Amino acid sequence: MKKIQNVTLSKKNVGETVELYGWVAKKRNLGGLLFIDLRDRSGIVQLVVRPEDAVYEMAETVRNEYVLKVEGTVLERESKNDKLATGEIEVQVEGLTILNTSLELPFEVSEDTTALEDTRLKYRYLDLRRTRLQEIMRLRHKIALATRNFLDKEGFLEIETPILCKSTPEGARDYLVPSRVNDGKFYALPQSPQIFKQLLMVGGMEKYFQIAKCFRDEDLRADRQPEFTQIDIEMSFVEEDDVMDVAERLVASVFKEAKGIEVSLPLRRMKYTDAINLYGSDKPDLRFDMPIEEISSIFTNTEIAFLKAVLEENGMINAIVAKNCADKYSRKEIDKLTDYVKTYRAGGLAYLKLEEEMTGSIAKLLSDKEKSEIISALQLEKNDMVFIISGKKEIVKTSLGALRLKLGRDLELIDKTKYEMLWVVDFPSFEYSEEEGRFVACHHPFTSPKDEDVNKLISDPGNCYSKAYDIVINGYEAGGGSIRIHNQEVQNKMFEALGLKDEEIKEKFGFFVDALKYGTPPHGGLAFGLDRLTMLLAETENIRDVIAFPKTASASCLMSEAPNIVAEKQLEELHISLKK
RNA sequence: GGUUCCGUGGUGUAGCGGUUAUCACGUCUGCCUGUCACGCAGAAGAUCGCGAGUUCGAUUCUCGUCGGAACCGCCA
Repeated sequence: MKKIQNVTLSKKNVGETVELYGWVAKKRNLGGLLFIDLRDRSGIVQLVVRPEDAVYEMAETVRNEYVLKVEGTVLERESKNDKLATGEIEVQVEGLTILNTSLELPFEVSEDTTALEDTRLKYRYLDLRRTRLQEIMRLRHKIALATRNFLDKEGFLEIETPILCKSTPEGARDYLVPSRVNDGKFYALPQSPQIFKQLLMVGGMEKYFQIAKCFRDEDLRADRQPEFTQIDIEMSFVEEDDVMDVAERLVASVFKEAKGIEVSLPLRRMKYTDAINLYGSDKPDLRFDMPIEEISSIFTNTEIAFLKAVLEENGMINAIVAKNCADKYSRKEIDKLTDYVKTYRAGGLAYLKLEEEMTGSIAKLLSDKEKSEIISALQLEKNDMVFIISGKKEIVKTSLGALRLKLGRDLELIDKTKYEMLWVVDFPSFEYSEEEGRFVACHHPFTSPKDEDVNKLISDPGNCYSKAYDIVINGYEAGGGSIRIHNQEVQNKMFEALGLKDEEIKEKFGFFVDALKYGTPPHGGLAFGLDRLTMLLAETENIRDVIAFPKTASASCLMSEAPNIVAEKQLEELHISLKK
């Protein structure tokens, strides 16, 4: 007799004696005839116990989530259940051991449980017994396994990098770890293995990868956790195309191995500037189109005061068109959309409807010429709805981009069975930080500029673009990376452009900058968000669904109640005193 | 740091300035030999998150607080 996984049982096993282990998912006592659904990781099989069976009395006492060992004979069922993989058979129980009992549960361990997420998070170990989460954990495992297999075949080495690191104040906030043996000093948990993976290239490892835990002490979102996992990759002697080639073949391999989805390569590429202009996002969801249209020029001689003011202040007027939707939007709903775009700092939302005539918030103020220009520029047809936002470029693009996504969802324009992947390339090297009053690195200060922009780093930083690329799937940034600077002169120019003084460079990146002076090969890489890839393949928008023990939006764990207050003695040992 | 929403038996919900606090699932007891959302009958189970205020009276209104969710900022 051998231990058997439930779902491996089928009609071909009829007559065999088997040994099963699992949990009681459900008991149905028909008054004599007793059915128990036994669940293990593989699924459910029905046990049957009859009054004349020796184990009947014991079987009557089992409750939900009791842990059982069962010996029995596989029988063909009198009435089949096509909802179950094992629905053609059942197991007649001959030997029964209750391996453990269970308290009454805080919620039902079933797919249609009504328990809300916070309840499920508090008892995560119970939630993990549900098929949905078991499937996701299996999927996540498959993704990691496919990644390792693929990268191994491509000649990559998996190398671990430190978790206790030096704090680098650029970028996200670090999680800090006090050092007991170094009074007053702190380690930082890595935001990513960025510096170490580049040092591995300096160290001659040529092709590295790691499935690496990363930590960022920033505010959370539905797709962001304080600790998350990256598939981190770095390669020597490569240019952009080489990295993108390996990366997209990796994605294709993962989609194929983990879920049987064919991805056709090469992926399309879109310049950052185009992504922003057309979709108002550096991670456009291309499962539907609805591009943002620039219509400023139509309003050169406008009578509309607020639009005139926008244009005088170097702002722009952009629109998106919801085809054949004019009758779907009442005043009330447009007000809701207006509130929505205001959260993205848009000043307001103007709209036009092409009905018998053109109507809408600004229709009365438009000249006939302007109306006809709008119709031809936007190729409007009857019953089309136009949403218009005006103002500063950045705000117009992001708010219309957000509105586009909302309309796409609300109007069900998104084909959820589809995966739309693309590379967004040629990111700007710098962005101007109002807060700091200077240009800051868009990616990080070791990102290589485009060859043709090297000479503009100092004279015209706002027009420099970098060898950086993000892979975007269904509107999620699934991964991103860049070619790094390996040339000392270029690196110095970059620091100069960022306004970093020598002492600052030494203090912030000292050992790393030194290392780059000792024969650094040309190199580059990227990192995928393993959590986000899993979300995409699991078809969930909640990152907590794909992490075994996730944290809430306030970065705490409802189950273990981390973080917690620690004993005064612990703090003393760490040379820490807390502000009262 | 900001905005919005939520908190009622174990779970999920209804509700209201004065109720015996609604319903479903679950639990327990009894009956029931082919169920698989088993069925039938009955029972137990609630500090209405916590604190203060308004009020004759607060689960309900107000403020605070704690917890949860989404978004903006933030996330090189």
